[in-house]
Amino acid sequence: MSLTRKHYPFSEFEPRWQQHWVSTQAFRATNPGDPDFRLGAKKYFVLDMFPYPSGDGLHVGHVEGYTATDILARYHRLLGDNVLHPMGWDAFGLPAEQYAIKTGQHPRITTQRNVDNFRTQLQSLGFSYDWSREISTTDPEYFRWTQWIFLQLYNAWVNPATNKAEPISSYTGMDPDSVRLAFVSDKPVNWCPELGTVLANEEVIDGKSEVGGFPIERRPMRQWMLRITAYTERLIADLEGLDWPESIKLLQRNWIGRSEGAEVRFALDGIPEDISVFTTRPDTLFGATYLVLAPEHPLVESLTSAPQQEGVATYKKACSSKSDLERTDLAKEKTGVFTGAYAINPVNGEKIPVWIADYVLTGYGTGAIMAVPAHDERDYDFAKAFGLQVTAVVAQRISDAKITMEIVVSGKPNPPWRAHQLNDESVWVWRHDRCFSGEGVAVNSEFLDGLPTLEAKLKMIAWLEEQGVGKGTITYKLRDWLFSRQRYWGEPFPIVWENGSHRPLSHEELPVEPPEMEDFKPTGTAEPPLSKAKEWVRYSETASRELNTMPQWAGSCWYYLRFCDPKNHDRFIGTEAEHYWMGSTGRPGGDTKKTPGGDHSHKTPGGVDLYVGGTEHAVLHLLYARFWHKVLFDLGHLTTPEPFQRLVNQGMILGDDGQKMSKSRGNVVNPDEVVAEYGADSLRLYEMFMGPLEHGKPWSTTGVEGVYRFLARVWRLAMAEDQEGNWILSDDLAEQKLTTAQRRILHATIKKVTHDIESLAFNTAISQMMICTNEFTNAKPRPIEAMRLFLPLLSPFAPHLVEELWSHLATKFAGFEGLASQSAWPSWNEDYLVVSEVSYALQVNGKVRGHLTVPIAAGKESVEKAALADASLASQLEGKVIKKIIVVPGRLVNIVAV
RNA sequence: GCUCGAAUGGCGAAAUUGGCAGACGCGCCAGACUUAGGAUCUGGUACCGAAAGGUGUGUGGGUUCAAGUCCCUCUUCGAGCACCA
Repeated sequence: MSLTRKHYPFSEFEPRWQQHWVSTQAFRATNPGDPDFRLGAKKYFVLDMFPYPSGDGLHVGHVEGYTATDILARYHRLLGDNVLHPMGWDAFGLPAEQYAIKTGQHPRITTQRNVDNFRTQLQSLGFSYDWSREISTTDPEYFRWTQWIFLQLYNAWVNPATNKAEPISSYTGMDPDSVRLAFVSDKPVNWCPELGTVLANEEVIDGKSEVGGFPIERRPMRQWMLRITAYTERLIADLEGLDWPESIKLLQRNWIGRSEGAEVRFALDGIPEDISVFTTRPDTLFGATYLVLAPEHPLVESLTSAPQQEGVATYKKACSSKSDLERTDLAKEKTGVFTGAYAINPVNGEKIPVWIADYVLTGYGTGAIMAVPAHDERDYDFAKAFGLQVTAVVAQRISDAKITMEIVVSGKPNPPWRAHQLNDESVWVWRHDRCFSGEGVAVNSEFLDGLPTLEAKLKMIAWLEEQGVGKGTITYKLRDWLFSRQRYWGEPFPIVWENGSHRPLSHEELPVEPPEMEDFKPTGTAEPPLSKAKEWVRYSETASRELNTMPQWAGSCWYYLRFCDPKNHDRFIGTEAEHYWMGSTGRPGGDTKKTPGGDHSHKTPGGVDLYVGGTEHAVLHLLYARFWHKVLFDLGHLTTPEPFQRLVNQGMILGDDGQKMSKSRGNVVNPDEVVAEYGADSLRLYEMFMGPLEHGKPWSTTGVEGVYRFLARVWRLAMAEDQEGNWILSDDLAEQKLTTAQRRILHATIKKVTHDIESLAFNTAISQMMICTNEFTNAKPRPIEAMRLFLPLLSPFAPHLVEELWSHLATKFAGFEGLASQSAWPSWNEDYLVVSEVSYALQVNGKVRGHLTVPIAAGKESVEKAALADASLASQLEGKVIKKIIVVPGRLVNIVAV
């Protein structure tokens, strides 16, 4: 605690109001059916990404997003809306478990302690959460429903006929296990020996674990998967209607990685098998001069010729021992080996060699490619390295500047350049020893010759389908979601195994709680720690429990739904609550970001009205949650297809050195210390004043002092010190008519703050409130009406200060009844914004040469006349001929003279 | 390498839809009140110049009466993806 005297007694009243708000449940949201539910009030669901309660406590980055949503929540309450603004804990997960292993304490204990600490910190910032709805993913009453949703996935499949999830009972095929949305797979997975668990593709970055940065191996293990790939098209298509940043939509589209192309079947020479390849450039099939299979491709064994056996085996072994990291980052040099086999190019019957190489990935497409070195950089590099044939089949436009240079003066291409002229006289060129991966026109391709790339693709696909050797297809980068982890601190699966097959538990058996265990360390093998709980594992004489647990993402996939109805014992969310909070019945357009054209009339998909969080969840949490939501929607449990209507990413707060905050740099700002020194209101206000919410911005301690001084100035508008140094209501306040200027600035402030809050431009809203405050600083007497209009505007930003002033003002003046947090948002009157005079900038040839003040009602002609007569322009216009005069009403006059 | 995003005073940033660049805050300078100021209040503060005036929104060009804003070029920084056929 600093020794300097506080500018206003925040440390006295901030905790007092926090306590008051909590104890009176001032921010409780009511559900339909509650006795005090207000019919006709609009709903507003504003959500934070709930935190993982780490031992480090709250970070200033949390405070930024949470303040933004709190402002919106408080603003909408003042508008009279029924506001759902909840908070909870994403408390399962690796860090808690690892900490527990290190300290020997049960993760439940440490998690509880961290949660309590987080809650205290959040309350010390005055966030207006409805604490009666607090949830934790580790609460059995919560994960009962996480497990229930897993069973929904397990018991559902996507019917290709309807493209919707349906109960598995509608599946009429032989093997329901092959279509379930939750299924078991033995495919190679990302195993992290250090963490002792498998990880999802999304959790692996550059061949290392996202958590901890440990190396990842690929090894086949029996794992639970969720069939998110069944939703790829809808996950892409439904992004369209969402009010999300374009960059996040793009990130999701890229992650899903849809690519259109064709599958082409190549017969093998002398072997009764064939190889399917995927290509996005079927138009280049005539230029396919060899095939490449991934080393793990199932056909590799059977097609390798005797003399190549040894080389192939050696190469395969070398690849399998490489980590993902080595295979990608370090492997700039292409490697591979010839199998001895030849394939037949279906389009021209040519015999082309079949190679294996690790630049072809086993998990994408068919795990095999047709190599077109003339039109693909990677194939070109490979062909160069191994002396394979390059045949150009796409020509580029000669007029592309770079090639024109090389190609000559004479107008005719120099060999090795060749040229092709189309009917429209355009000239197209190619050569066989270069790589050109762009689009152009087909050459050396018989029936495709002369066609632009796009048309050539379509014609080739048609040809392939006609000949029965291929078809148009779409491939995705998105893989099914690896959903099991070999950990203790997570939701157990509601599954038992009997005679080698799995079966779901009934709903009545939920929740399946993790066993009490002393020793929950990883086993050091692929065997999950739950295997050590012998009693728990044994479900019956013949059945045993699934030993894996769910990943941390499970709980956060649906928590926003539980907030709507957190105490419901019969359903994961009550029907009525879901209709109300997740429906599209919110404030129509009132809170949508300004869109070009200003069209707010489009029907919204509904869901959470505003969701604020960091970009780091752009493809993980946000994609998973959308997927679960769609499944539940298909199965009739929800009424909207998307969970989050409007999403905003807050930017990162950097240290005062402009670097990312980190303990090692020593530039971490602790919110508790800022609160102790300057108060919660100052911290909130400063983080909003730093700059646009979406931008990253560096911390500045003197900046905090700036807003702190501003709040102190507001305080002194109403309060003064008496002889003893106690704060009392200022004598300068009086029931007194506002001057025209005061009234104008107040109403302008109401207008600007209202608009700025709705477009999340908090920094400029605060600027305007500072301007307004400065106007009143020296006004004596100060009209009390100013406080009535101004304080509600400030209250979402600095709620403690306003609440305190409000209560002091109520002792002497009318209009300050009840809590400021429960008062009403003021409205502005456009009539009061009108000014009687307006200042024009006078320009000569676009340069400002003077100013002119005229009555607002002055017409164009009279402004023009006054401008020409203005003395300040005389010297500029002297000896010049006036060509043109432009008058922009209310702004400027530009005289064009030569 | 590819895809996005950004670039404005000493600093964080403003700037409706092409119409007076730098609002607001920090810092700095000066003044007032004070025993005192790291409190508060007032004024000043883009740059060059004594002034008149000139120059300024990463670079170079273009459109326009008028460009931070629109078009093209390049540079730098940040983020994401990264052999995805």
